Amino acid sequence: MINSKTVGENTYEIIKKDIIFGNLKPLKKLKLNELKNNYKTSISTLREILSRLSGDGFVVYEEQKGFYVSPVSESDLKEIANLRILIESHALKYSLENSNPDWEGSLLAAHHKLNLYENKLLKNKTEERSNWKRYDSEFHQTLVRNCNSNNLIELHKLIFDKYLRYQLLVLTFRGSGSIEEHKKLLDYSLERNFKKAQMVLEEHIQNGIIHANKSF
Amino acid sequence: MINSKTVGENTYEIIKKDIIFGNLKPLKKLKLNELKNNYKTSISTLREILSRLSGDGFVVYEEQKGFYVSPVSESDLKEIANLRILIESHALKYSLENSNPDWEGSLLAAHHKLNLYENKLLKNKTEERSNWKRYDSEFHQTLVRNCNSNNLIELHKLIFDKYLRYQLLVLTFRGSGSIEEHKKLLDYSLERNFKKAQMVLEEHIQNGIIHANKSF
DNA sequence: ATTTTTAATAATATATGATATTTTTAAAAT
DNA sequence: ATTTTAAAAATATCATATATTATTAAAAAT
Repeated sequence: MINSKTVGENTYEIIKKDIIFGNLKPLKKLKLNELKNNYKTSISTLREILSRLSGDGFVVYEEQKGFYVSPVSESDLKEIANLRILIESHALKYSLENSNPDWEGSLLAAHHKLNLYENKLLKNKTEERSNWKRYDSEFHQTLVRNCNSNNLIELHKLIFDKYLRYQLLVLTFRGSGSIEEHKKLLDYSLERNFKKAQMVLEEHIQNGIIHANKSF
Repeated sequence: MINSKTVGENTYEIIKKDIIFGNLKPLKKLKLNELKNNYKTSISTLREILSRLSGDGFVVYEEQKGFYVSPVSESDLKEIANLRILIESHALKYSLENSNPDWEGSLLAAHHKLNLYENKLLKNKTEERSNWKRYDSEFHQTLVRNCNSNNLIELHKLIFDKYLRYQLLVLTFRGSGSIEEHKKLLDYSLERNFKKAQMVLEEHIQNGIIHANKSF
């Protein structure tokens, strides 16, 4: 067991991670019996998990035919990126409007950790990639956390996770460009300059997908 | 059986509808055994359904404590309305950019049916309310359908359904105001005038929630 | 030899019963 | 009134069984 949660919750996390990290390849058929053996859980629990994952968009369900891992495509990546720009910008706007010392502090902290890691990554390309993504996620989630709308935060998480999957499947670390953008994002946010922060954010996400190695 | 689909699919639709229409009240505990009796399905199937619904946001799940109907609140309604404005406007923009005779035709058709019904409703207040919502949904879904992004369409549906729940729980038909807005929305859309169409849409949704009878 | 049909196999969908664990409720004690 | 304890209810999980539907493989037909 990963932690003290229920079997269902743990396995949900594991399978989700396996999809995001590409251990379960796009379009792979998710046969109940196979999963049952691999993840050591009962079929009923698995069906619950796959139902949840299909709600999240990581799994596709077809009646009488079962579940399979959601496909990936260039057009889907573009859609996701555009949605992320839309949602994250919107949330950022409100986060800045509600800006306060606590939040500014947490943003600084999140950026600090991300920055350290990105610099490490710049020097040593062999560094662990999943850690980078963790800090990147945390920074961007902090950016939106102050928007004062749970629905918006939830939505952002949903989209961000989908984007994350693409990052781990086909996107690569862009090096100093990304580092600079994150720094600007931090600075403009602390200045509460939405216009500029938004522009950087949009650029940041757009640049991210340009870097996709087109191996779909 | 409602139709030829699987038991799970049918019951999912029924329970979802029961939540949206308020037959299952906000915060109501959804005990498996109770549901099992009321909906005549097994607990395993029910757990799948509730897992899906919690992904959709209609049901809340807490570990070891089970499922209950999502709460409603004024602040939540406002969040949903704002999100709907954001998403629907964004999608509308692209729908207009991709405008073509086919889509224009379907929009006209959807508006026609909605308009007939709203006028009927204006004269006869006792008219069936769920039909009105059906036509309203169809019109707004048509509005976004041409945006050429499945992710966006899905997202809109998600938000719209949440909004729909509030419409049926606390919102009422506003009469001629709504009729006029829908007409303008149609006209500006056919003219491909995004700016104006967007303004009307935003107004339309804002006006909608002002009309909430504050009975949370 | 390719297509179609048929039969066999595998997989899904659903239900039920069993068990361990956790929550909730009710009663008793402080 | 609050805490403790005991009983009851509910959840979480699994295993097993059955009917139905899909898929695959083999046989038959063209």
